[in-house]
Amino acid sequence: MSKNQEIADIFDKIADALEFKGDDSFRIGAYRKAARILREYPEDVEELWRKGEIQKIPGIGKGMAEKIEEYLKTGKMKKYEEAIEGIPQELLQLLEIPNLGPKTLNLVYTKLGVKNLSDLERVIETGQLAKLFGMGEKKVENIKKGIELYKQGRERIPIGVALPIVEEIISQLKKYTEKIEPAGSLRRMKETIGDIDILATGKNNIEIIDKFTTLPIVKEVLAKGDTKASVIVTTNNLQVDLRVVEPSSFGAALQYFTGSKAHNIKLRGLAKDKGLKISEYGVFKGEKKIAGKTEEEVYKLLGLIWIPPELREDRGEIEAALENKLPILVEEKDIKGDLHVHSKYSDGVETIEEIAISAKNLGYEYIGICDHSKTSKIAGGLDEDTLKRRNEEIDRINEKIRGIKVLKGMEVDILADGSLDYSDKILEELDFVIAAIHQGFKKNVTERIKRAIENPFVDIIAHPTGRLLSGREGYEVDIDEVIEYAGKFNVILEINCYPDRLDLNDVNILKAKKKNIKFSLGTDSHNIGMLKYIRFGIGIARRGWLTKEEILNTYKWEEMPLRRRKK
DNA sequence: GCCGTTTTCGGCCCGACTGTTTTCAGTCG
Repeated sequence: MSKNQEIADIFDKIADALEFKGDDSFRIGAYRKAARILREYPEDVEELWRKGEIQKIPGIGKGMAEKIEEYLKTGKMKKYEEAIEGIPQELLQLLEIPNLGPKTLNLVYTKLGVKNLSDLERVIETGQLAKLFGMGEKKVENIKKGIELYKQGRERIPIGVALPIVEEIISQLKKYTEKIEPAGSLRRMKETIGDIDILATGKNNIEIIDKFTTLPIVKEVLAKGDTKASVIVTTNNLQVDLRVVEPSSFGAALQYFTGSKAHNIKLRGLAKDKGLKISEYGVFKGEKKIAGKTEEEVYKLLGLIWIPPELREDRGEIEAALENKLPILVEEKDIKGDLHVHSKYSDGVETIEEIAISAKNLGYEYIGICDHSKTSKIAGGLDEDTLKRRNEEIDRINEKIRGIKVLKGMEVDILADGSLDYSDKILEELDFVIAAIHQGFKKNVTERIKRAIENPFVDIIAHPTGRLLSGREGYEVDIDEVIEYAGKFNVILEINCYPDRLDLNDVNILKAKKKNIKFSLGTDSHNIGMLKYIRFGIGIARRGWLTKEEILNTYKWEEMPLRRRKK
């Protein structure tokens, strides 16, 4: 775990403890904010400390800087020890239970001596909890439901899983609404989604909300009012929130429910400085509403140009918008081809010709076929003879089909000693080479990738961290070192678009961007239906502030800045 | 605890929903 992550976790725990103790809410907020920023910060906090620049990080002032320094020097933080002192070890975890907040947790601890989950369940069963001041039958019932949800576990799910659920819900509600759109982290194209936010407007609010809460997919209704309802759906116990607003507020509401929370807090602060007030209903000057129909007018009143949703994470986008220095982000229409697709030759489903036709139908100019190399036997890796035959077939297809160029790529294994799975002579004959770790995830991965980067015929490093959102941690790799080295050798890093990978992720993209690295988008498709995953890669690229100039796939094939051409 | 060409002190986003209250507190996003 990186030091940024470690310290962020400690700050979050301090915030939990302070919240439990009823400390000043702004101090708590300061710790949470610092934790979030640290977690996403593209520079290593230890390095910044050595340069005496910790306070350069926004949200880190004198106090936090001292605490970070103390931790880096001693491995301990006195403030943390003090904050958790006297609090039973398992207690603060219970803050994750929905409907059970810090106030109630403190109450059950001080009045009933609850120290962990089983204590809590016991005082619910015995009826002791319901007798406490301010509690009642329904509150207890809600906490009980919260415990159920907590036990089932509600992990964030990959955007690839969330999107079809949202589309399903929207298609069923569409006929009752005038406008209906996803908001929240889904609209910001975050790699994982915690809950789904949907925004709608229409003639009959009550009807829309009634239809929503009675959809077949709904397992439980958490809350239901005139403008808002929350439900749990059967898939993944996902929470879905629907808001219904007037058309004159749609833009303000879309802005508000798209978030992120940190982005909105900063925006509202900005409004306050100008004597304005923003809410989901609009921008207000005193009592008078002066904007709200569109997002553009909301941002404009604050002196900002419209900020793309993917940037709204309070990572400097508001400051950039104030100076009109937002990057022009890559868009779907800029993409001229997919650079990582498997064919039937290895473990893909379709023939190269079928893939080529699909790619042409998508409007692509080229398609990069990258089958597995010989060591990946399970994935049908190609020996040298088969590779030769495949390349000849690609030549024939390029003769036969006009309007699409099939590129001879390969996803070549990086072996245990850092060498590649084919000789340089074979690699040289290919149009481009993606090098990938597919075995030995814990064996010297950083060094092996660096050896691969040194090979002049390696153009791209595939899924550089190896993580899978559904579970696998990724290789034991020092990604900062890989980024540094790739920059030195002009090697491109892949943004693997497969929704369970999305690797590099946004934070690593930001790091690599700082080192002037270029990126390639590859869906890693194993069937043609997966070619559409390019949208997820574009989303992550946009979250990493990338412009089209920084992405290989926006260049014509002849003009692609590949390293082998710079020789 | 952070932050500042209106401030080094006094601010710090704003509202919905629920339940328990009798005007509001807690939780959530």
